[in-house]
Amino acid sequence: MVTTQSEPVYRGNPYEASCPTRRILDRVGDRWTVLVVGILGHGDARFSELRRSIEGISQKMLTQTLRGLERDGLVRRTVYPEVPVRVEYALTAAGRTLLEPLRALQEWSIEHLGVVSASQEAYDRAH
Amino acid sequence: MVTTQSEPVYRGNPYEASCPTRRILDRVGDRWTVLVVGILGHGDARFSELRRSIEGISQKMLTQTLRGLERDGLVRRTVYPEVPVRVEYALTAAGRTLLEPLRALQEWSIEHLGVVSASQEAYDRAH
DNA sequence: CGGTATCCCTCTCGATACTG
DNA sequence: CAGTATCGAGAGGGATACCG
Repeated sequence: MVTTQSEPVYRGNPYEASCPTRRILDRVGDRWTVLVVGILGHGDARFSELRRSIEGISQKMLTQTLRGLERDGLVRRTVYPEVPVRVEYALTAAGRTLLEPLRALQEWSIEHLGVVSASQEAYDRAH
Repeated sequence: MVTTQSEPVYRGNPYEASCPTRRILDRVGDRWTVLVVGILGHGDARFSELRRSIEGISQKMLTQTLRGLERDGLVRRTVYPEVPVRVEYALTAAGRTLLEPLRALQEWSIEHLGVVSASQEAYDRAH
């Protein structure tokens, strides 16, 4: 937050359709993406490890999520041509920088779970 | 938020289906929710102001998003029975606390837009 | 103005089957 | 093991019409 002059940041209205925040959030906000990045933050993992770690994810969605993250340059996929084949997934340097803001959001969730749940119950009783 | 004893924080595996982070992210990760909260962070707004501010949102989705946020206790809805009726939306105290982690994510998006886009193009050329 | 109700279509996602 | 391919159900969300 020091940028005095000429910040190379996006200058448009942050709420218009083409806004980068929105494009990124479309990926980052994805429920599976957040979980995959979170797990890889604890260390590299194989495909099947990820699948076991994330309750309820289908093979299709895990593949799709990993491909998207790889395409964004946030995850690196390494194939070891053994028999049977072994594939390792790891966060790239850029991917690791995403951990902090994601962690902030997770902490917010945990801290506010109580009030949010209470509010929901109150709302549902009144409506 | 003083509870010294028996902190009501969630203790389970952050990646299981019932995890609060996941429940919150289902809401927060929603593309419209983030935008609405972001705008309300700049000040209270009427329904039609929000609608004009968010390019591409339909009336239905704006209503749905606002109702969800109201139910979560993050947004307060105030009806002024004038003619024609005026409705103001404002962040609650809890809603305002969400601004910071959201802002962190937005900054991340802006800072990494370049590398992500470049990575995508490289990936697409190679596949 | 600020909604609700309805229709309808798309597009995601899960389930299943098959492969290098 | 780590995928790809295909199909079908269903939720998400837009368009439209109407209301207090």
